[in-house]
Amino acid sequence: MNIPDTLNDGQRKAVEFDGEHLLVLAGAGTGKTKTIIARAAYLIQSGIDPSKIQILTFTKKAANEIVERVKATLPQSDGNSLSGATFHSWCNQLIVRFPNLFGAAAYTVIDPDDQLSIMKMVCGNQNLDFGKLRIKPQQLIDIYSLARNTKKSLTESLRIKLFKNKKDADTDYEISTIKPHVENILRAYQLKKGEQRYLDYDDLLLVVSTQLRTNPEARNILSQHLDYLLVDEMQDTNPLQWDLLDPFVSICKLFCVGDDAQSIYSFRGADFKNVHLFKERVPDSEVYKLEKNYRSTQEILDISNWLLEKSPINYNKKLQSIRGSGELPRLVNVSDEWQEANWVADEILNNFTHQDRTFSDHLVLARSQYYSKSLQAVFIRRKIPYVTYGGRKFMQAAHIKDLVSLLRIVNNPYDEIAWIRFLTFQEGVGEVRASRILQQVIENVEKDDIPNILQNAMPGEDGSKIAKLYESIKSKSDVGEMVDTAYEAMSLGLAFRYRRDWNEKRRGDFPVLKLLAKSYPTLGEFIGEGLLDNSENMNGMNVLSESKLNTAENKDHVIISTIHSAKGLEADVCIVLNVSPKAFPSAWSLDNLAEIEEDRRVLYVAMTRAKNRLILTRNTSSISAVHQRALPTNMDSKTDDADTYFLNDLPDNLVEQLIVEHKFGKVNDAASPNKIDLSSGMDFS
DNA sequence: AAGTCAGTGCTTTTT
DNA sequence: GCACTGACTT
Repeated sequence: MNIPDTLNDGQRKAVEFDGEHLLVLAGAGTGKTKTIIARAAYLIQSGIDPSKIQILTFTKKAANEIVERVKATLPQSDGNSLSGATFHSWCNQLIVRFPNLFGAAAYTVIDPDDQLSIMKMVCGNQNLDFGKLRIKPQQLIDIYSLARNTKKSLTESLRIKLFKNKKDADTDYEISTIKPHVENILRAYQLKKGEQRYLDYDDLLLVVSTQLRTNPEARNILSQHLDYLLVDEMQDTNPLQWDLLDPFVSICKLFCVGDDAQSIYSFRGADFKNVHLFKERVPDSEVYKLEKNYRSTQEILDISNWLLEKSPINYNKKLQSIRGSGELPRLVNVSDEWQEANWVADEILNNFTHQDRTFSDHLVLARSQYYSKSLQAVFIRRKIPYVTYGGRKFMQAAHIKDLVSLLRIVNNPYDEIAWIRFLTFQEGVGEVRASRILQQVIENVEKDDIPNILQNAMPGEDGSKIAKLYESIKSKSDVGEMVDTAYEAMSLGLAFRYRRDWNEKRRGDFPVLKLLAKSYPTLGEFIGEGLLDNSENMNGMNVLSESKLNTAENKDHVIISTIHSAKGLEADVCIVLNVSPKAFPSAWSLDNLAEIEEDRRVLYVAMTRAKNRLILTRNTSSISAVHQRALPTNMDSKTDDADTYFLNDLPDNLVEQLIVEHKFGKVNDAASPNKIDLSSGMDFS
C-alpha cells in the first residue's frame, strides 16, 4: 500500500476505519481532502468495487479533483469506475439511471435564471406590496428554497428571510397578513413547474430523498449498487441533504468529513447540527478528530485561532502547525479600492520577478464577486494573468442559453422557457407572437408531432425552416453533433445579436460547448448535468475561452475567488481583500448574532487558505463607497461597528502593519469603469 | 408589434 | 457591469 505511508496516525486511523459509519472532524489544513482520497484508494485496494463507492462534494471541481487524485495513486485503470459528484448531479444521475424508480426522467433541470422567469410569469402584474415591504420574485424563490432546504414552515421562512428572524407581536401580525398571498403564488409556481416538467435544484434532492424514505424497493435497489458513501464538507449540508443521507445509513457505510468552524452556508440552510448530532443520529458510528495542521506556518494559525477564540461559540479548536514558524501575517491599510488593487498587483509582480514565485502561487480572496471587479481591471491593465472562481457560469451566458434553448425544446417540448427564448430569438418574433405560437404548441403537443405544429403555428418559410431544424437535431444520436447543427442554424443570428463582442468573447465559446456536449451520452444528461457543472467561468476576460479543456491546466495564473468558492483551495501567498469595518462582519449582519458568527467563519476560512504568507488588506477610510450606497436604511442605530469589527482588538504581535501612501497615479478611465463612483472623495462621517 | 438605445438602480455568499 | 424601463424608430 503506497498511500498510507504519508499519512499521520490520526489520518491513518480514519483511512483504515473498519466499523460501520465514521465522521472525521478535521480542522482547516489538517489533511481532510488527503484523508478522503486515501480512504477511497484504500477501499479500492482492499478489493471494494470502485463503482460501488460514491464520493459527494459541494462543487464539481472538488469532486473531479478528488477522483483524479485517487486514480493517480492507483495502478493503471483500477479507479476508472470511481464516481465523484455534487449532491445535485448525483441525484440527477440517479433519476436518469433509474427512471422507473424516481419517475422523473423526462424532466428538464432548470437553473436559477429559469426559476426566476417562471416566478415572474406566475406573479404576472400582481404586485406584492405591503406598505413599506415589497417582495420581489427573487425573494419568493429564496423563501421557497429556504423552506424546502431547511424543512421549515412558510411562516418561519418568511420570518427569517424578510424579518431577520425577529420574533414579536408586530412581526407575527405582518407575517400573517403576507403569508396567504405568498402561499398562493408559491402554489401556482409549483403547479407551473409540474406542468412544464421542470425540476429545480432542490427538486433533484427532494425527489430522491422522498423516494428513498418512503419506498423500501428503492433502498433495496440502491443497496445493490452502493457500498460506501464518502461525503466531503459535511458541515455545509442542510436538513434536506441530511434527509437524503439518512436512508443510506442502512444502505451502505458512511464516511463523512467536516469542520464546524468552516460552516459558511447557512444562508442556504446549512446546519452544522449534521456534524454535532452525527453520533446520536447514526447508530454504530464513531467520530475521529484531526488536529495537526500541515498547511500553514504557526503565525498564520495564531491569527486564525485568535479570531475563533473571540467568538461566543466554542469551537473547541486550536490549530497547531507542524511546519513551525514563518512570516508574520501583514495587515495592509489602504484608502480606497484602487490603491488596494494596485498594491496587490505590485506585491504579486514583485513576488513573481524577485522572489521566484509563480502567478499561481497567489490566491486573492474577496467576500463578494462584485468586490474584485476593480482588481480585475488593474490586473488586465498590468498584464497579470488570472482566472476567477465563482460568478457567472459558462452555461449561464446569454449566447449559450440561446443555443441551448433549441436543444431543450428537442429534449422536452413542454419546456416553455426554452420555447419563448428560442422563438423570440427568431427575427421578427417578439414576446407577443412567441406566446401565441407557444399556446398552439402546448395545446397540441400531446397528440401531434412538433414539426407539424410548428408549420401550422408559423405558416410560411420560417415555420418549415424551424421544423426541419427540429427534425434534424432530433435525428442525431451524438450530442456534439446536435450542438453543431444548432450552431450552424443559429450562428448568423447569434453573431448579429452579440455583434459588440462576438469575435472577442463569445464566438469561441461554441467549440467549447461542443466539446462539453460530446462528453455526455444523451441530450438529457447534457442539459441537466451541464447546467449543474460548476466549471470555472469564462468571463475572466484575458484567459480561457477555447482553452478550457486543453491548455488551461498548465497556464500560470493568479486565482481570484470569492471566499465561498475557495473552500478546499490553498496557496503559498493568500491575499484577503477588504477586511474592513462594515465588511467583516458585513453591515448586513449587524443585528443578528448568527450572521455575525458566520461572517467570522468566512474570514477564518479565508485566513486558513495561506501556506506561507497571509496578507489582509483593509480600507481605512472606514467604509467603502460601495457599501455607502448599498447600506440598508435602518443602519444608523444601536450597533456601532466599533464594537463588532473583527480586527478591533487584534494584538499588535500577531501582524505587521503597513500603511500605503498615495503614490499610485490614477487609473486610466478606460480600464476602470467604476472609478467615478468609487473614489468620489466624499467624507460621510 | 418589434427592435434599439439611453438612462436608472442595484449588487453577499451557491448547487 | 448587469437587468430593467421607457421613449423612440422601423
